[in-house]
Parts: sequence; structure tokens; C-alpha cells
Amino acid sequence: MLALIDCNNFFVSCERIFEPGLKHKPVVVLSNNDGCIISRSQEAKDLGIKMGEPLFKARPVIEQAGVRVFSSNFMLYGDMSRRVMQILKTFGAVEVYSIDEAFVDLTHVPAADLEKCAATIRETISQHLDLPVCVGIAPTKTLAKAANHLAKKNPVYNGVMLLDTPAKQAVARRHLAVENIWGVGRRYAAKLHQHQVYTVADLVDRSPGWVYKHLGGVVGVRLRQELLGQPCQELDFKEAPARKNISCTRSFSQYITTLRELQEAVATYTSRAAEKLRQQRSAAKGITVFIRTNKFSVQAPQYHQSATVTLPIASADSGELIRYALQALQQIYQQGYFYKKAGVILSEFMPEHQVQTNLFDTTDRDKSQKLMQALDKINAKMGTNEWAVNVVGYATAGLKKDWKMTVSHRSDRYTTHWPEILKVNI
DNA sequence: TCTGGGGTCCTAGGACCC
DNA sequence: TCTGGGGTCCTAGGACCC
Repeated sequence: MLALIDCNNFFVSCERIFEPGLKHKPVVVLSNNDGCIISRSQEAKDLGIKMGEPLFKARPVIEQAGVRVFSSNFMLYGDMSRRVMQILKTFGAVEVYSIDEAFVDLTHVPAADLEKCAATIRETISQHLDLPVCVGIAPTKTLAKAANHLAKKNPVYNGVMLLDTPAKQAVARRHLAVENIWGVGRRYAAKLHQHQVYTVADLVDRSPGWVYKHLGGVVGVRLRQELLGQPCQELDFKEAPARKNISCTRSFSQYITTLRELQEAVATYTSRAAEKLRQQRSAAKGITVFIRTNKFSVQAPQYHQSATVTLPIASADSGELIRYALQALQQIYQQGYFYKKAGVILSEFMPEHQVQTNLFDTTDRDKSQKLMQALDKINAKMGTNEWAVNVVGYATAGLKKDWKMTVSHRSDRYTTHWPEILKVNI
């Protein structure tokens, strides 16, 4: 048996820890650039505010109902997430699945104690961190996700749902809509509905061949097996494997028209991506740069272009990667457009100590590595400024950064930045 | 006026190899 | 008329996740 623990309205719940007065009140957290709503308290959901809805569309409801609005504060959420995972590790081996959820191996727990174990997990996280979570327990990952979903939707279960017997699983399959299953998105849901498949029970009644044909091949067949209680996806306790792509993309707070400013943005994003690259001890051979106009604007002329440059020798040096990124940018930049977003994607990784150089390489790799180490060390020690921008960086990345994203309502980074630590007045 | 960011996996088809 | 068999690698596109 395994458990899937998922934090309720995670980002909103993190905000509530440090401002308990927000409990039972409608609260939302925004995406980068204060664009969309990406986390909602139950009260906000009850007001009809949708996931992913643009802030300006929800504005009327927000003002009328006095909804509290926060910019995202990922430093805080990331730190709270680490704490949740630490607690979970005391219950069994943990596979961290996302910032707010994890699978926990409960094979060592006797069947009779599973329910109690789940309740203890909830209580511990509530007591130590003041975060509400739901627990779903089942023999497969997909069923555990489903159990968690049921626990969340029906308060009568007290945040815990066990699908430990075939009988309970059969009942759950009849109550679960296919669109709520892990691995079934909007497209597949519509397709399944067209074929009169509405519940999970309907789905597993179809033959594996039918599922293969209509649900993305082997992925769908595995899904069906898992829903029947036969594991196809093992728990994975290994360290998160190195990423195969690393990207940094952002919308600008205002339109950009000049190459000079785009260069600043692209250089900034490249250094950020390169930093992540060095953290996982990789070097990249491919770098893609894209720029685009505002895709939502109906009148403005649209332009969306990307270019990929292959480095002769894989690199993790910010300065070198920036040079290639700017070269790619040069290829795609067109004057006369109002640019709204740009991004950098690093690809074709290899371990940094296995980089294949060539005979004609004149770069001082040793020096570059030392420089990067010093850069990362200083930035790690000195932290980032209020815009989460490194203290030491490249001049091409600019200083003013007029285009940087909007962050109007961010709470303090209570647990990671000394100047922002919570102050209590007695 | 205002619309996020960062990932993964799988398949099909083409090019190529022996 | 009949035209092998087995494989890899790459890319684009489509789906999904949080």
C-alpha cells in the first residue's frame, strides 16, 4: 500500500500560516507577473473564481467580496514544501511528486493500522506546520491519487480515504468521473465522453485494445491496469534525476521594442538557467531562445520566433552561454513589434566532468569553472535582492530592468531571508 | 490596460545503418 | 507476379502533470 499526500490549496495555505487571520476568508495567490490566479482558498473557489483565471477578469468578484490577493512567493512555498517532505520521511520512504504532494511507501504498516497512520500524518503536519493535507491510500499510484481526490471533495471523510480492498475500489470507480483521473486531461476527457465513457468503471469495462486505441497507446493501458489495482508505476525513491531541459521564460511587465532591452532580458534568463544547470552539475550543448508578442492581443501584429544554437563544446559558463543566446536572439529579432515575452531553453546536457572538448578549443575551462564557482558562492551567500535578482551578475543583463515582472502583493519570505523574518510585537 | 512557468513521456514517420 | 529483416536515432506533434 502507498499513500498520496497532497496539501490543500497549498500556496494559499502557506500564506495563512503567517497571517492566521486569513483563515476562513477568501484568498488567492497569483502567477508570476501577477497575471493569473493559481491558488484559491475554498472560500475563493465558492465565489466562482476559476483556476488559471486572469486576475483582471476576476477583479469584480475580488473587489466585491474583499478577496485577499497575494503575488506568488516561491521562496516561502519551496521552504514549506521541504518541511512537509521532512515530516513525511518519518512515516516511510518518500517520492516527492511536486511542490505540494508526495507518495509515501506504507508497505511496512499493517493493514489494520493504515487508517490511523493516515490520520497521524494529517495531525503531525497540522501541528508542526499548520498546513491542511489530504491522504489517499491504495495499492497503486493512480488509485492513491483518486483516493486523495475523493478525500478532498467529501469533507465527511476527514481528509483520509482508503481504497485498500477490491470492493472499495469498485465503489470508487463508479463514483469517479474520468476527467478527474490522473493522466486524463481535457482532450482525453472529451474523447471518452464521445464514446459514452463517463466514470472510471465505464473505462475499465472497455478492453485494453480499445483503451490503447483511444487513450494514447501504452500510457492508457497502464492507466487502466492501475485503476484496476495492478501497479504499473513503481514508487521511485531515487534522487530526482538530472533534468533534460532547463528553461527560464518570463512575460514582461511592459512591452519591449528595442533589441537592447531584449538582450538584457535574454541575458538575465540565460544566467538564471545556467545557474540551475550548474546546480545539477551538467553542461549544455543546445540553447534555444524565443521571443514573442502578446498572443492575446487581437489588433497588434503577431510575431513568434525561436532559434536554436548548438555550441561546439558543451558549457555551463554563464558568460559563454549568454554570448550564444544573444547570437540566437540576433537571428530572430525583428524591429517594429511589441514584444511581451522571451525565454531561454537549455538542452542536450551531459555531466560537466564528461564534456568532450576538441583540438582547437582555446578556452581556459579551468578558469571558467573557478569563476562560476565564485559567482555561485557569492550569490548563495549574499542572496538575491528584493526582485530575486542575484547580487553579482553580468552587465549585459542590465541594471535597471524596466521590463522585469510585476510583483505587487508579495508576502515576506519569512523563513529564508533574515530581514523578512516574522516580527511579533508584545 | 491587464492573460504564468516549468517540466515529462509517447508515437509516428523519415532517414539511415548493416 | 514475386522485392528482407532488424535495428537506431532524430524530430515534430500531441498529450499530460503541477
